[in-house]
Amino acid sequence: MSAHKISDLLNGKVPVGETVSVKGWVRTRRDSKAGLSFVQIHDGTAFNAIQAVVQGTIANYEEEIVKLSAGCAVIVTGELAASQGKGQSVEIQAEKVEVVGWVEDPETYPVQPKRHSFEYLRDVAHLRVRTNTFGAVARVRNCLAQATHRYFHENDFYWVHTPIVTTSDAEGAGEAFRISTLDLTNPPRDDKGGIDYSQDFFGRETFLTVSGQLNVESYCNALSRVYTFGPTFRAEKSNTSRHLAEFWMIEPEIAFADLNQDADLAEDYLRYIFKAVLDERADDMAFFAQHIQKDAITRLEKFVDTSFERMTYTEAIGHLEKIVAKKPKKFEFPVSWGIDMQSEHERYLCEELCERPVVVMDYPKDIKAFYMRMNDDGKTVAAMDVLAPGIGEIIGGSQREERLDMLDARIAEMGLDKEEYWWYRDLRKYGTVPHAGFGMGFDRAVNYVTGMKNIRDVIPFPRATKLADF
RNA sequence: UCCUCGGUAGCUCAAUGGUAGAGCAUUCGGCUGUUAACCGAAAUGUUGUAGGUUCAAGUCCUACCCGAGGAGCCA
Repeated sequence: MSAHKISDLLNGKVPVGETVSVKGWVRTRRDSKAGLSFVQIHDGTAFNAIQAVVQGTIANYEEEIVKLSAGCAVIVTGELAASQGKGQSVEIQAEKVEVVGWVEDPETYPVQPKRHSFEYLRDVAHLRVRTNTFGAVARVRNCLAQATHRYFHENDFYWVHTPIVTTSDAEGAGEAFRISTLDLTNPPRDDKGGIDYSQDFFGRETFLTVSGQLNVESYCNALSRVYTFGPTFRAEKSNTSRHLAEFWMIEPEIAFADLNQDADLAEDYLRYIFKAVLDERADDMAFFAQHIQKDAITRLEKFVDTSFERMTYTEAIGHLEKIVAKKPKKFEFPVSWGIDMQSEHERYLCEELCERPVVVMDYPKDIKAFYMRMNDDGKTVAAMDVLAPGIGEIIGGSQREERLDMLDARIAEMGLDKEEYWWYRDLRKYGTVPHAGFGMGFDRAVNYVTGMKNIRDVIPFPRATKLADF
């Protein structure tokens, strides 16, 4: 007999009275000296575990059942029955319990049926997914990823696999990791004594990608609607709860579109994937609402039902200046038009002023990247940030500069080398069109949905400075 | 990288410069269709590392390592 999913048993998809079999891991065991034991078993298909009632009369009761501890792997076969106890509607009256894998030293098994700190669990990342919290995070993360592909597929986007290995980090998105097969202890030298990368694997300097955007623009200018979804690498030594050195980013890019359509897309997309979580992972979300963040569900529901607040950068600065006039000590950093807003400013906008995600548009050109489209005022560019309460910047996007002369002017202004961007500039020479896109930090989205505070706890095996275990 | 706080039993945490403690987990016993059960008992320590001050350091000082929160960078 093939095994049943525990989720099917708990959801009533299998009628009471049927003989069932589950394969999973023991969460807890409670004995009754009346001669029976209760064993909670989980298999990852649902948040809840199912209770197996094991009578003392079965063959291996004294030998094995009473020795089961958290983490043991078992196959339980028996009749699905209405529960006599409180706390669950159905349970399995076990007729046979096969122990597949023991926990060799229960005393030091790292995951105990009790509350552990997330910091501690990070040190046992290979086992932490067995806990309620990390199992729920893994299911919600998967749900968001599946919903992402479904959303873009349903809206005629093509998923483009942009390269992981890139030849330039000149985009300015951040510090890049160098990749090389040269002998680090004795690298080949060129005439000037520098390292001779022409002898390296790719015949030139190469790095891990910091963004797929430039590449995906190429596909956008032929396929109209495209997106990337893959790992992204930044070598900044950030030490915060919202940065990783290896993270997953989603970057849609749409042709014949301006910044407003870009913002519409961001909003529509986020609403879609959040609704998917509410629909498909109600069990896990109930847990997050109960133990991690009280308003986890109501906040998402509100998000799905209402539109984002939208304002221009200039308006945002106006709001901040009003606050400074009223309460001069509110912010640590000064506010004036032209500043790159500090975290405290962004938090005020989305957490206090609007109490929901805010789209800020049209930033001063001096604080934004070269490829963003110059507005008619000559002072601002068509850039947007989506700021989420508790997370900060969850999305950053822009309309791209499609006019070659303007693009060249910006490249020069920022001291970049035109030749490095020859193929990117080609896109402006051959059938150029207005287009726009954004990048969303996928892991930050998982943080936002689950209410988990640290980004290291929503990715299976986090990589950050001084952190590459497992 | 900077600022602040922290590191004590397997885990979560106590301990005026003066004998190293509790809860949970584990083991044993009791009780019970139990619900991270309950009652009783046992076992559990190089107090992050290396120095220093002191009659005496978990506690004070210095350096380093690791973690958390905040900042910067950003997604």
